[in-house]
Amino acid sequence: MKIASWNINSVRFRMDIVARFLKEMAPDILCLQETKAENAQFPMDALKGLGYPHIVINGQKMHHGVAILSKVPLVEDRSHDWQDNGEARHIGVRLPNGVLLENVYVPAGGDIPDREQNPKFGQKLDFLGRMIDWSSSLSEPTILTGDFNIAPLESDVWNHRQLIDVVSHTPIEVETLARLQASHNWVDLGRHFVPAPERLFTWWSYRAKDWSVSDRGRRLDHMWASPSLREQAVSHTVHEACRDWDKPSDHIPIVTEFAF
DNA sequence: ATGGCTGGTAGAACCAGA
Repeated sequence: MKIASWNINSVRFRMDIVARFLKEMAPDILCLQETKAENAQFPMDALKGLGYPHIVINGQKMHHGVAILSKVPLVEDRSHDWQDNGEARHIGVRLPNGVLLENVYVPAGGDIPDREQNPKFGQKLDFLGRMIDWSSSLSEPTILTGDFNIAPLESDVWNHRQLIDVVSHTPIEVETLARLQASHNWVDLGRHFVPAPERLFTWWSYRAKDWSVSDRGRRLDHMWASPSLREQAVSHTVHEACRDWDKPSDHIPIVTEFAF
C-alpha cells in the first residue's frame, strides 16, 4: 500500500496537478493539507471519479483544511483539535488492516520565534504539546503524516546556520519535535530511507526566482510510523518534479510504500 | 536576495503561509 502526503495550498485551485499526481503515482491513499475549502466546496465528485471513492474531510473557510482520499475503505474518521481553537488541522482514520492513519497540518508559527512577541509561535509549540499528550498514550500501530512545519535536522534545510533563528528550524521547535518523536519512539521514515546528511527537502519558497537553481529547500513534510510498523515500510520517495508542474504547490508530495 | 510570491476573500495600502 502506497500512502502519500501533500500540502496542496488550495485543492480547488490545484485540481489539475492533484489529478495528474493520482494518475501517475497511483497512491492507495493521499493525505492533503491546506485544502483551503469549506466542506461544501470540496471537489468530492471529481476526486471520487479519479478512483478514490473513500474520502474524509475536515475543512473550514479560507485557511487550513485537511483531507484523506483513498482507494480502500476508511473507518472511524475523527479529528483532534490540537490547536484548541477550532481550526481544521487534523483528520484521522483506521485502515482496513487496523492501522491508524493520522493526517496533521501543524501551524506555521508566524515570523518571530518568540512566544511573547508572536502569539502564533506559542500556539505552534502548544499544538505540539497537545500532540505529545496524545502520542504518549498511543497503544496501536499508527502512521502520523503531514506538514509538520518543522525541519528538524541540519541537513533538512539548505543552510543550518542561516536558518537557526528562522521559524521552522529554531532550537525550541526542533527540541519540541524531538519530544514528540520520543513520546512514541516514532520512526522518521524519510530519514530511515534517506539517512542524514543526504539532501532531502519537501518545500521551496515561491519567492525564489528559480527554486531548483537556488535550491533553498526545507524538509517540512514527514511520514512517521510506530516502531512496530518499521519493518513493513519498504520505500519512501519525494517527488520534486511536481514542484515544476503548472501552478505548483510550494510543497511536494511524499510517498511511503508499506508491505500491507 | 528568506522574501522578491501565492491563494482566498473582499472588493484592502487585506490575511496567512514559512
